[in-house]
Amino acid sequence: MGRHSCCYKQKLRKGLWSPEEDEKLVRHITKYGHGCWSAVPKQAGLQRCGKSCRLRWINYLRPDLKRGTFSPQEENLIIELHAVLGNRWSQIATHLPGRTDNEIKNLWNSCIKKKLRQRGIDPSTHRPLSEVNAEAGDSKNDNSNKKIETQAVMDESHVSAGNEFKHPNAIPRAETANPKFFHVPVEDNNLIASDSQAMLHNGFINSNSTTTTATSTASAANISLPKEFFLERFN
DNA sequence: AAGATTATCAACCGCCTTTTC
DNA sequence: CGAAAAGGCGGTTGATAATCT
Repeated sequence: MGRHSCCYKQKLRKGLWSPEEDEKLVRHITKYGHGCWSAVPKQAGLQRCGKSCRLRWINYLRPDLKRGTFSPQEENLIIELHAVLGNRWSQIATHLPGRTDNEIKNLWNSCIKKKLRQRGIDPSTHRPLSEVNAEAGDSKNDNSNKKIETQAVMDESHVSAGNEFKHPNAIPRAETANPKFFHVPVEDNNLIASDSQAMLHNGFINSNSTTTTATSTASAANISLPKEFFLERFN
């Protein structure tokens, strides 16, 4: 249907929100809740469309927002989640309390992508750039785009409706003794203290394997996560 | 100091899905 | 059951700030 119908009806304000508009929206929602978003602007006395109000509330005015810079732990979690979920920002955001999908998306596009490339990792596939480039070169040489197409298809179906896990990073490594676990690379030994502990506590980290914990001193480590961890949390 | 370039992030756009009538 | 409305999402844009030359 394209553009929201409410935008046609009258000349509505666009662009940055003024403090007065914010105040009106906050006051209205704290008092009455948002209910039907398309009705909010009228009820709150705003010259905005409902979608705009919803976005402003979710991304900026909600009281439970954390704001501020992302911690290295949060960044690592985003990288791990992106490896599994791809660009499903809203799903990623559900695992970072107080963060919005928009915020995470912005961080990814402006910062994390760059960092991953600097580390030699392709941000879209989470594989070493050398491998990705080599494949691109191969496909150029044989004048065929089959590999790229295959990769694109895999990227499109990170999490399928079925039970199979299709993201390339989620495919268990051939050498993995226990195919029940997926390996997730952790950069710079910044493993997420709270998350890894929670995962350990919940049985998601295989503590008998070569898995690291937050206290590990290894310079690089892998944590092994069971398929159930992803399926339960990301479906 | 000033102009150019780059980085950041709030907000919009358009599409798809779900809900309502 | 189909159409319209509403909700939700990801991609993209544009304004502003920060940094570089």
